[in-house]
Amino acid sequence: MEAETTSITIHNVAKTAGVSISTVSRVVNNLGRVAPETRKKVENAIRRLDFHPNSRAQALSRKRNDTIGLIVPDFEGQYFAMLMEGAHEEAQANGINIMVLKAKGAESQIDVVKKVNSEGRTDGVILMLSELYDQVLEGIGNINGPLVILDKDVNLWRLDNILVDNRLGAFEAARHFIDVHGITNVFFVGGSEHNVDTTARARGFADALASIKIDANDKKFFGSNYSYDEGYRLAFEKISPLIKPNERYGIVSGNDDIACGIIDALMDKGVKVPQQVGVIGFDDSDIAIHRRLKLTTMRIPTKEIGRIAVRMILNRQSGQVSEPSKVVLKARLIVRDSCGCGKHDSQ
Amino acid sequence: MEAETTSITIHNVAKTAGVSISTVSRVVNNLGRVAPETRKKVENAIRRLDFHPNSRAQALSRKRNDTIGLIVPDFEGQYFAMLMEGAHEEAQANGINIMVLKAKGAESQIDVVKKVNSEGRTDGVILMLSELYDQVLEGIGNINGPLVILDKDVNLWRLDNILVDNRLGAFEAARHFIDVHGITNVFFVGGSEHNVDTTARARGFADALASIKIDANDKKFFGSNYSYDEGYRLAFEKISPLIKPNERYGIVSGNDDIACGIIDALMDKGVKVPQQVGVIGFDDSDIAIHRRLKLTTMRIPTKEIGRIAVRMILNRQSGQVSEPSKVVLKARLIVRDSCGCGKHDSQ
DNA sequence: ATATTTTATAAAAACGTTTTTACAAACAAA
DNA sequence: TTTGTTTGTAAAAACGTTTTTATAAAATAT
Repeated sequence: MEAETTSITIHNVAKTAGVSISTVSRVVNNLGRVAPETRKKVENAIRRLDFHPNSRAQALSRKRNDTIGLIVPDFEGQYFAMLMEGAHEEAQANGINIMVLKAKGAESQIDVVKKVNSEGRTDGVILMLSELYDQVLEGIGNINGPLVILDKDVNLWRLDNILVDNRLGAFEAARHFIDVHGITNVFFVGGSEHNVDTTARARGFADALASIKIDANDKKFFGSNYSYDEGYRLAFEKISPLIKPNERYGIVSGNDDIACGIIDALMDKGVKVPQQVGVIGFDDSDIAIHRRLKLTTMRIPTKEIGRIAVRMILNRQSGQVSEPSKVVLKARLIVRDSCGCGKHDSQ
Repeated sequence: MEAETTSITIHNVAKTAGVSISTVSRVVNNLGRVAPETRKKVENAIRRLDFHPNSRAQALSRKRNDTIGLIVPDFEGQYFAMLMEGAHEEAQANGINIMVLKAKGAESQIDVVKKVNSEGRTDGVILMLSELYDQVLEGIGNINGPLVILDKDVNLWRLDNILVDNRLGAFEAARHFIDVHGITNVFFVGGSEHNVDTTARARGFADALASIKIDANDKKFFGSNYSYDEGYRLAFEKISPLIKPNERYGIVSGNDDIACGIIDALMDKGVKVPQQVGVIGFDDSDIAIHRRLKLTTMRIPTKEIGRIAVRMILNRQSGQVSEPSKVVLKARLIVRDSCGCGKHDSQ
């Protein structure tokens, strides 16, 4: 009794059912007309033999993989998880798979996109772009397969593109302090000044102040990155000296990590948060609700981005849509406690 | 001037180089002997035409995809990200890809594993198992492709298996309070009593107490899940009444979320943490360092799990290893501040 | 010089599908 | 009856590789 290693193929089914392989194929794929009794014979054979079409042969013949490549710079933080969630949901609903790839630098991104595309390993690619995106887009050139660019505006390149309106998000965060809390002493604390997200958010912040005729120039602070420690440092060193006893303040943060650092630094300095100083984060990451003072924050619709990205690839693939499209999504204010809206009993 | 859509194949290369396709194949794959000048001709043609072997055709012919399936119940939390990190690292180093799949219930897991395997979409599968794992393993039966089971002990089933020694981890956490801090008033706060991780950790905790002749029965507390809020509730309602003014205590938590909830609840009750009550978490998730009081916690080597899982599949595939192996990894104590070891100046 | 072995390459078969083409049988129209 | 349509199915070609088999040329031995 030898181990049976060869899997059963369409030929076996055809033979068992007493028909040709093309008939089996037509039954499996619901193509063309098949006489009812023939269909039944084939279906019985399929069931009896437990036949599953070989996806590799299908891929070669159909010239597609039913697989989409998702290229991200890293797997850290919550962004990737949410993106994956959305992408997988839409993909699964359409019977296709997600291949996850990692590419960080410009060169690496170019390589991965080209490789995966030229080898036909995926039917389309979702690329989360790094900072140096002109360089990357130039390098990618005009690849033939569907390609969706996330998070960076690639206006000039006529590519499918999904963006978040960071400017508007920060604008609304600042306006929340102004409109709801009546606070006009607002600061912005971002990540690196070279980060496009930070600059867009800083712009929205400035726009909000401009809308009430206040100049934002001396109210923006930048760090070297998006970390808790950097937020702590900036608040400890730069912000806390500006806090006067009987004034109320609002701080718009570049992300939630920074916001948490800011809050802790101010508390350590004896400043009442959120009573005297309100803080609004950005991203609505996990940590926003894993603290005593729940973070008010701008939620990025990351899951939606993933979903739309897959949809775009599918549309492009089906040939229905021929023009590249750009989707701009809004961040949404999630009101919790750190802005001063909610409860803030103890300390 | 028509749009050139057909990609260039090995035939084009053969024709351009003036050789047969088999020669091109041998050059591409470094197989057999090829005369130096022939090789050069072929290599030139490849470069001139920018030829990339079609992975779909390769897959069909080689009967493999260079793709491993990673099946997880969800993409939440940090576990998935770290697993992905490790798996991708090892995969990339070996020129293979990761396809991410999601399957939550037992039925879904069975379906996905069987489907992906029978269709030949992956060369092997890494499965993060759900609670009902006997049912799943029974359903999967003896599939032919490589399969690695994560996190649950599948001793009876003779499958490749990677585990974390949760018992030992909790044992060491409890011993840290006993040995380093001289605290014997220790509690355990876990997730659901039906969760195998929780029960294993509770067992380790009890073993540690048994090692100093203390009965742990009235020192273990269980919640309905692994959440911050549940930790807060349990500490607020069950633990805090047990805290006597002049005694010191230690709490071993089922995970970091629970630990954070515990800390905040005790602080809200006016208990000094970590001065009077030390807390040790489990998992070393993001939130451990995104709080003022940095969490001491047992780090699960998740990245390592991902890496080893891929390696196991590769080994199995190459046929070198024929016997299923079980790898048990240790959790490691990451000492920070919440146990009482580090700094704890303010409040 | 002829026979034998080695080396380098070409030709053909295989991988398991889908898709196109061809062809009977059944039916309808003339 | 002949001719022309459908209709259902079979046969063959295609997808682009790898791998096996065959063969000519070169190198070595006799």
